[in-house]
Amino acid sequence: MVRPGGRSARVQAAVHAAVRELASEVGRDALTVPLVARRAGVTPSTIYRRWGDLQELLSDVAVERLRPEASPGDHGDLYADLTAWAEQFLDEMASPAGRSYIRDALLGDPDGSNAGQCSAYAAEQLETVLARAAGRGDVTPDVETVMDGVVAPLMYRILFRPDGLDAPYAHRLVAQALGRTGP
Amino acid sequence: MVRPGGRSARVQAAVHAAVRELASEVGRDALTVPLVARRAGVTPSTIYRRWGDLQELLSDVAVERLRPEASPGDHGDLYADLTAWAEQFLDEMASPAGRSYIRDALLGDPDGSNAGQCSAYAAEQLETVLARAAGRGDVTPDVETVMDGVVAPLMYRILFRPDGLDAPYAHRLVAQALGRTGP
DNA sequence: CCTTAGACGCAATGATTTTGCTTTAAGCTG
DNA sequence: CAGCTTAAAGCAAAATCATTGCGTCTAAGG
Repeated sequence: MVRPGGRSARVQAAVHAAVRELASEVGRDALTVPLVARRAGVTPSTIYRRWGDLQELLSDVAVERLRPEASPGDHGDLYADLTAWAEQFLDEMASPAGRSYIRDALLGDPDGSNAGQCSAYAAEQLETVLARAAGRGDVTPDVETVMDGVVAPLMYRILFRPDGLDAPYAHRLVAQALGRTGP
Repeated sequence: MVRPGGRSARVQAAVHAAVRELASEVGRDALTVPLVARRAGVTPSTIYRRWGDLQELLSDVAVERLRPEASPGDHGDLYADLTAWAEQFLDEMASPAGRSYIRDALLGDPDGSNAGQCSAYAAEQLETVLARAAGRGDVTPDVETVMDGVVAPLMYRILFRPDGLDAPYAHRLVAQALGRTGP
């Protein structure tokens, strides 16, 4: 039985807000459950019962922050749309804050559902871009191709190789995924 | 000043061994610093001072376990070599134990050096395979191409999308990276 | 309105983490 | 090789955090 409204919802909102506030005030590494609880006006045991531990709570908050806020912009053609999207994706994800969210989302995620959600967000955005291109009559790759060719390499480098990540690299990936050899 | 030998080295070895033993006896989730310390014959404060916390310790141990044990096998041609390597990579990394090590390696890794090491292991193995192919006179893609085209998609799915990972998928990635459309 | 059960608060208990100080021994230096 | 210097380990107390039982509150359904 789930209780989406009322007090439970208020507690959840207060705790999430407390995490975000404290993360920017004292830094993510200084967060503790009792600290968050005090700020949220809640007892620690509430957080432990509901989220299990700090990591799962942070994972929850991280997934919310990784949710895209807007639909991908329309720049006239598929190549421009994808390039712009990849560039924004890179900016958001490769920033220190973005990396931190990604790590948190992966971390406190026993069943992999939060990580799956992150991937679904990207796939959803790509669907939009590709459907728009198809509506223009363009021939488009499918979502899987772009996930493998653009999203995966970007994310791999964000997680495993902090170096060599810049806009030109993202552009190359998009061009390759679209079957071009250059812009 | 670093002290690579003597007591420090013995402590490090004992602690690493204790982690591996206990992980297989009681499960990775039941590990605690005091537990590891007792098994290693060491005081908890030693571990806290040296590694910071349990996650950084587990990250250290995980990277060791992710180190390849043998050079990639020789199967006659580049396509066969890469296919076999990708298949083995997938087997090892996508297993529950492999996923757990990858997560641990990424997790307790403030400066990203452990994650970088994992990536370097894969790159090193690919170097071997590609150099061998070049020695045969074959035209070969460079390491970056294979990292982007094969390793990154596999790792992305391992971390973010537990489904749809099987040998045929790995084969397709290899074929695409080598510029073929089919085997 | 009344019932029911999930979620929260409180408080006690146990475990982990931190910290100051002491002791050990690795690695230099003469 | 003996002595010195200092990083690293041990020890123990104190602080903080995690867990759990029990009572209360309140959302959701009848």
